Amino acid sequence: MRTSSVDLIILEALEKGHAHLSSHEVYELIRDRVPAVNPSTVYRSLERLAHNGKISVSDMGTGAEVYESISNGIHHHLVCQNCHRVITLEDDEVRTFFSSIQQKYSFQIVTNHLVLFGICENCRNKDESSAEE
Amino acid sequence: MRTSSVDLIILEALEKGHAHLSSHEVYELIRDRVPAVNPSTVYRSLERLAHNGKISVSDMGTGAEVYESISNGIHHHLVCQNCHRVITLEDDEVRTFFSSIQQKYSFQIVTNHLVLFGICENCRNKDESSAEE
DNA sequence: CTGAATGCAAAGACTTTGCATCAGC
DNA sequence: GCTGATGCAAAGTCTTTGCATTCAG
Repeated sequence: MRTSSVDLIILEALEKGHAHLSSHEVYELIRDRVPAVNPSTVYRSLERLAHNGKISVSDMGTGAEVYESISNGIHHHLVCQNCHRVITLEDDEVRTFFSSIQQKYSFQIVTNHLVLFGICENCRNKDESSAEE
Repeated sequence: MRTSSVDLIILEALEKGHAHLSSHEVYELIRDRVPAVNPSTVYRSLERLAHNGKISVSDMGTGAEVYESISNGIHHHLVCQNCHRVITLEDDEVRTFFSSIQQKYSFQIVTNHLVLFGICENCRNKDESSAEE
């Protein structure tokens, strides 16, 4: 079968370690290899890849969905709402949590990229000095 | 001080148990009481309320952010990607998970509404019979 | 008066869709 | 030829912004 050339190029680009790419960033990234590619093709490709479980889709609070290859291993993120630092969470602890939910509610969790927002250690220390609001 | 009349009306509407309202739904809902209200006012109001921790904002996968009053108690949701059923998660178990993350990473989680996507029990049973894809 | 909230309209960002074309089987 | 992928352009949806006006203190 055909398996879409663009799909493969996108997947390859995402696997190269470029994490958390928005559709627009993917678009820009692969234009080196497929100059004539169209944004809508990128969207359609990303949708296919996500549907097939090849990539994860998540909202990092930037206004646009971001995509990431799953083949590099599943992990999750903490995002600092102040400095926008991104901390990677090991899947182990999340999986444990997910397992208990799955059992308790007989609900099979599909979410493969958890993003939690908050304040990182650095910023919390800063905030303590400058009381806000 | 003024505290924005629209803010209060929105908050009241959200507290009345109407959960998971999109900005548009909020807009429609309060038009009964403030006929001339403008969508942009609703956005600005919701932003204020969220910023002040009065309401939670989350992406339920519907394409638009949804808003919910926090005063009714914090809870979280499981959303079935198949039948779109929404299952409420007690905060206890989530809080335990969050606590361990907070300690391990010295990261203060602000996310006050967790949404996990997956397949509910009913749909999983159905899927077993009709092998998909 | 002053600062904040609101209305209005316009723009902006992100995404989807219809249709014609093209490639592979 | 048939099916699915792609390009192109257009529209759609959700949200933000600038500016003038209005309101409370």
